Amino acid sequence: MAVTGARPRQRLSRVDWISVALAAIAEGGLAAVAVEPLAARLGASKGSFYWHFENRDALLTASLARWEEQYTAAVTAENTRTGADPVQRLRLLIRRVTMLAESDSVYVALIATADHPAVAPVLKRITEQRIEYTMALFRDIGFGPRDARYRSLLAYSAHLGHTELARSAPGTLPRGRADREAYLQHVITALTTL
Amino acid sequence: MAVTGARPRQRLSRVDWISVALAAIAEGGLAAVAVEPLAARLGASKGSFYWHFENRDALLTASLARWEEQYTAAVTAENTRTGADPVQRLRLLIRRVTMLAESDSVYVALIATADHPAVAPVLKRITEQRIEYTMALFRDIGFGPRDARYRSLLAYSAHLGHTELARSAPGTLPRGRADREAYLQHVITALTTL
DNA sequence: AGAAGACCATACGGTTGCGTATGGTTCTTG
DNA sequence: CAAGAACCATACGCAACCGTATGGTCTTCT
Repeated sequence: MAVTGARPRQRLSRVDWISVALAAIAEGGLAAVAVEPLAARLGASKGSFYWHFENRDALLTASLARWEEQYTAAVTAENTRTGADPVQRLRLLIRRVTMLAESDSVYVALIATADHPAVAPVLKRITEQRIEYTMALFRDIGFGPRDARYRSLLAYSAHLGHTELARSAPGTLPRGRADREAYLQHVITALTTL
Repeated sequence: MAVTGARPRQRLSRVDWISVALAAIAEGGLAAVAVEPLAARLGASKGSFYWHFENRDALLTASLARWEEQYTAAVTAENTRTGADPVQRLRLLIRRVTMLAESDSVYVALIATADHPAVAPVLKRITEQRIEYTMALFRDIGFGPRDARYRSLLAYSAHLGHTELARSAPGTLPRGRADREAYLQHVITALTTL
């Protein structure tokens, strides 16, 4: 039986590098994906890295691909499962996504580096997919195509902005449990009413 | 009479470096503020730079300070001048700021580097100031303090998000003149009604 | 004019990261 | 078990920056 203990200093795999790369992105952004530091972090050397990957960019791409799978799949799938009516689903989505935004630092890091050639397509894809999904929700609720589009755009903008705010001026955001809840309620109302 | 022709290759001043630094930020983000490249761009050498500035960071700070003055002053001041009633002022502000967001690339670059020690305070300041200003507007319109706060937060979030969207997935945004106008109208309504 | 200060170029040393080369080890498998 | 494959460490060379040192060259002011 293969022991997979604490740090068996066993040989590394592509996945190990990808994991540590994602961790680095979460902590220090894209720039933190640097071969030598990551190697140090794994107790390995560049020799190992360049065996598993063509170059730094390959690691970046692979990491983002992996993140994209896990991340996007999780959110929408989970929401679709919810059997509730569309209005409830939208509420749940907003609530869920607001929580997530303040925790998933990879996402935040990617937003900050939206221009990077490896990041841009990923971000474009998940952005479009999410807006699409939200738009469908609004349509299900009963809004016309144009209205649903506008509403989903506004909703997603608000979401993105909220994420940014949490980063650049968290002091302005509602702090206490109750305050947060009330604000969330306000947002949901503003986005779904009329 | 002092001739100030096209490129008189005259001696440089602090302001020259600050200007080229801001231009670099607009084009390539904070990372583009690198002494040697900027020197090349000015047809000068590092010798000149280190005469005018302590180090790279000093240039960064000075540039951001200058940008902050010009930028924030411009927006709010202009809006306050507008003698219209608060609702109109809000509409104008939203419209104005939406246009700006798609053009001022320094602002966008700063958002992308919100964590940087030289950027964070600047961003924090202008963010708080703007939310404050917007909140006052909502209060003037007649909303209670709590409501005004929520509304201004949502409005500013939407604004930030819109800026991000324009960067990461411009294809999702309304394209044509009429479409843009209709969307703007929708946003204004959603934010001010109820 | 000529000295003092302002301004700048060049050369140098140091750091960090990329990618390559080369020679081990350690598995795996016939 | 021996050979080939998989995996890894060390040592290099290279490039982009930062910041310093040193010695000019303009300006200005007396």
